[in-house]
Amino acid sequence: MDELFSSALNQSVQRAVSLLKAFDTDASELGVSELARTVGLPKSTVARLLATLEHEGLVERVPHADKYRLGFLLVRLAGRVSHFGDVRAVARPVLARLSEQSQESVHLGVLDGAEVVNVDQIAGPHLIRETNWLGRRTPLHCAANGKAILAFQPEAVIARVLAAPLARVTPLTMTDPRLVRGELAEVRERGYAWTLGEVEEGLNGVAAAIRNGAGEVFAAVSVSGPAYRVPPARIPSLGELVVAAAAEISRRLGSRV
Amino acid sequence: MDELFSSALNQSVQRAVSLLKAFDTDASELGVSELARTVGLPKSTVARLLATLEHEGLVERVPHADKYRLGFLLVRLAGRVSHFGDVRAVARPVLARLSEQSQESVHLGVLDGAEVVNVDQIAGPHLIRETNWLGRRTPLHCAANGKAILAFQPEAVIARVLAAPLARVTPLTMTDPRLVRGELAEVRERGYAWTLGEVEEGLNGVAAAIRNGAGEVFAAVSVSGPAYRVPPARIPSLGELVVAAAAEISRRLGSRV
DNA sequence: GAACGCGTTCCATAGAGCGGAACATCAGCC
DNA sequence: GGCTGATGTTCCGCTCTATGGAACGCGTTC
Repeated sequence: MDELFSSALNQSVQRAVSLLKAFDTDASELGVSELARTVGLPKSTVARLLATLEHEGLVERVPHADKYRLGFLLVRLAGRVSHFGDVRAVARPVLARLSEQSQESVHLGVLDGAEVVNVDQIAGPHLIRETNWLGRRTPLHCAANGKAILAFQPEAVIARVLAAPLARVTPLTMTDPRLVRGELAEVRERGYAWTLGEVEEGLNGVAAAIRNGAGEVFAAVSVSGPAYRVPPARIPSLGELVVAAAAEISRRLGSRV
Repeated sequence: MDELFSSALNQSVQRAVSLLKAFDTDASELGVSELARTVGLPKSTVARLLATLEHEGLVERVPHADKYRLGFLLVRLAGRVSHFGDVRAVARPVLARLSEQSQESVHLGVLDGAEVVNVDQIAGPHLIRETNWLGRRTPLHCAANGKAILAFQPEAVIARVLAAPLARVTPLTMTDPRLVRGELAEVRERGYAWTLGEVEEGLNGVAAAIRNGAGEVFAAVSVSGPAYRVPPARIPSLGELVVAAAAEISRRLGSRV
């Protein structure tokens, strides 16, 4: 067990959280037995944990069904996740406009260590259910957001990121640091980054870097969609859109470059 | 204790959730001792629960400080709160535009029983920290959102809501059903509702009803702000904005009225 | 240097949490 | 209508998890 203190972590709380995580699927309503199978616990244990989570507001019963779904306390607490809160608030209207213009999903990613954290997401207008990237971390070397951010980091940062083994997330992911370096140079030249099935097969995207008040690149805004709606031929025009959106967000954050 | 089963609720999980709830303040970064005082538990118990929550991603350590804050798993799971998810996704670009136009906070509320649940919120551009309404429920008879929704409910629903004792949330809250009925008639006439310090002292707001594909009113969009920025004189012009926004959202949801 | 408050760590103990078993209900099939 | 399988609910004996008091090191303030 991963012990942070000499005393173990709290098993009951871990189990309860694993139940919450079990709802992180497209099937957002789950029954007791299904949850028991998913998390590998007896039904009575799951039932008791669900009763507690329901009482506290983290899950709720689906009306007229013997199923549960995530509760509204999560939305409330998520509103208090203050990390990146300011940039999210500032960016949100621009993201909304970008979603309208591009007619695709739009994301805001922020540099966090050697990864990008997706801190906001506006779904496209299409009916096909999309991946929920909120809260997920993606590596810098293959996500459009990540490449847009990495390209404008100090050389020491780029070297450190590329010195580590680069994960092959899909068969199309570049893992040769020299190839990644070459693409980062092209990103700086074009002003935007792109990904073609490198993070998720069949998913393409374009991103541009966002600067803070000191002019440093710390975030990126991106547009993404399935390859049949976002083919390579569409990258340049989407590139212009994301560059304009990123510039607007940067300006609002006080950047003068 | 509120026991749903003969077996009690899980104390450890309740304690862990009470810690999460303790972060639901304007002071979003808290230390072990402060949290121990807030929730009334020994520091060692709090430390161990925090370690578990951190390990699972529900809280995180603030870099270079001995404090904790809410973690990003909350954002991720909140994105999975599917109840009202579709209307949130549809409404969000319109809310963003409305926030730009009004330069105030904007909210999306949905009818849930005899209350309104605030399911989305876009903060205004001002620096003053605003109340986090996300996930909170407000009574129908005094919130702008609530009045906008209630005014267009079937008479049986209105009668049932007004038959119950109306809570006096602030000294300005109307609690006489006849006065509320009169104002609902005026809401139908004007097309928008308003609140003047009835939900929170010094807070004013305007709201308009949203219809679903069947033409039924089930939600509302509102603008709100402190009384000195949203004085009564400004209600009509903000009314026009929210009516237009609500109509746009209704149209996107398939309403033909 | 002393006092104070912080976060961390340890460990003996008690009762909270566990999970197996049994039960009632419901839907589907024959 | 009867049977089967899966569901969610409830109970209770048992054990080991979770608890909290005490001690400690560290940083800050006076």
